[in-house]
Amino acid sequence: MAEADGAGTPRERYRAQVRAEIKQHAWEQIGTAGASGLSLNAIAKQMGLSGPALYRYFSGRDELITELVRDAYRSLADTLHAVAAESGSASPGAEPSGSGKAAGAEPSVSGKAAGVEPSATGKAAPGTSRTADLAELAHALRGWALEDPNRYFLVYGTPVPGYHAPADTTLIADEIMRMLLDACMALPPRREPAPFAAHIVEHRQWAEGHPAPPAALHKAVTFWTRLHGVLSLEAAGHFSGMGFDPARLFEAELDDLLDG
Amino acid sequence: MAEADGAGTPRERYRAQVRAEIKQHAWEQIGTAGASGLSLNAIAKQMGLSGPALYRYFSGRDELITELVRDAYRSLADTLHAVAAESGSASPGAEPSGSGKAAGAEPSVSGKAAGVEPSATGKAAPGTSRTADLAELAHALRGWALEDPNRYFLVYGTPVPGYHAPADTTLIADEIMRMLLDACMALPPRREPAPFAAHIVEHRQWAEGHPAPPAALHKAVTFWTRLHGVLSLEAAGHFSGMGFDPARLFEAELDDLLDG
DNA sequence: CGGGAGTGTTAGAACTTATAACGAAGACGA
DNA sequence: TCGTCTTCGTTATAAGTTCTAACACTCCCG
Repeated sequence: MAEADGAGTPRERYRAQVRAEIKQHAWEQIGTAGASGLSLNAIAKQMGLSGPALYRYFSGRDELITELVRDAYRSLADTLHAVAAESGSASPGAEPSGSGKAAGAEPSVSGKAAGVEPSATGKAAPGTSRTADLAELAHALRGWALEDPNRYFLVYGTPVPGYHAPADTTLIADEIMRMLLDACMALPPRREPAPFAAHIVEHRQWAEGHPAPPAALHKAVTFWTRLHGVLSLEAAGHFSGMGFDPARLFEAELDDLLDG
Repeated sequence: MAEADGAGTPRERYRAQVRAEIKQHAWEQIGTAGASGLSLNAIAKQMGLSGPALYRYFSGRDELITELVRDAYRSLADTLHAVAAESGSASPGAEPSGSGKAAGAEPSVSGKAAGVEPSATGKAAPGTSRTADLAELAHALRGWALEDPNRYFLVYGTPVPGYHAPADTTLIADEIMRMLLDACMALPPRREPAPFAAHIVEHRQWAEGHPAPPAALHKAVTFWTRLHGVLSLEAAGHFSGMGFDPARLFEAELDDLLDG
């Protein structure tokens, strides 16, 4: 991506546009067949050009997938930033790294059909940084996950064989955790502190330099793992024959998280 | 599988043995490259026979994977049954379906290196059916999951594109849930009942005919989703750079489950 | 001891990713 | 305006994959 569509030589503009179109088709294909069913050849055929042409734009299947993973991460972070921007109180945590020109990241949870190109150059948080309600964050997460389960799995699902996340994506992951931490700090502390909080406060490479207290650290991790537990099983269809409504289970877990 | 290795004509014995060897190699391959990296050709080459020979034993890649999924499920259920057999109080729930000859299912959590052929004919619970401690079940689950993450992902991970679980595996899944329910009934009820319990008690297609009260139903599902949340993220390596010890997080979640 | 089921072989079709070599067409400096 | 030169898309090719088809061998079983 780099230059989205604005500037650059006409060559670069064309190149960026074709890359975007390739990713567009890749997403459609992933949406129906999953990440493992992604075929460069099929994409090329759909675009009316033949096979090896795609290698002018992506060095191979791996780079394309890496890019898709990056975009997915970015999309999730932006979605969460968006709900943070229009709710909650003023930001307590450190400001979210880079500022950037922040192309907009429209509030709606669309952001996918509208072209998979969330925020252009990087980590920028849209608008003024605020800390979102944990509940709103949770619902945004759920919406994002179920909007395209395969995209969710691309980020949090079974890791692809030889693939290692580029440092880039781990930065975005940190960004997401930071948002969670912000939201968790707004929560009133309840119950006696668990022994895990004592452990995690000494092992917080993640949350580097974040002012969250032990309880918030614990809460953030728990928030992540519990909601992921429900969402991943639901998205994978493991609840299908069981009868109950996954949304209610999600809500129950969220409630327990909020005042448990 | 069907006939493990005991009886049958010599032809059938040979056939079963070759099938087992194929699956053996398949597991090794899956262990290193994941399920998507499974290659029939490579297996054939490893076994010294050439390509299409494997199609005498499996109608295709899908059937092989289906079989592996089934074995993985079976292995998990047996592992859990094993801990249920040597701990806990007497069985409260309905007896676990079939009785069968129950080849043994040794207590150790090996069961994988020792040949991926857990229980021969089916759903049989080994020994006398008892209800396990929830904590022991949890630890057995964790041990099983981390012993071979890819096997865990085969069962609970990103679903493979066109694959639909045969009714067979959902039976085993039910069996596992039944074990969980048994264990949850042994738990003393705490806290006021969540609204979700009211919902789930009216939607219990799973747990058909199980005498578990609403709180136990809720607890069982929560047990599943929360531990899966931690385990799947850990197995996928999402905690790697973060610093804290996943085992402690798992323990913390388990503690919260036990008296939360 | 034959007939037939079962097993393994090679050949081949239809895919895939990926590289190499070639032609055409656009951009850019002189 | 005219080369030059980068970039693009093409075909051809190599090395994989799953999977079918046809043929041959072997061993079991009546």
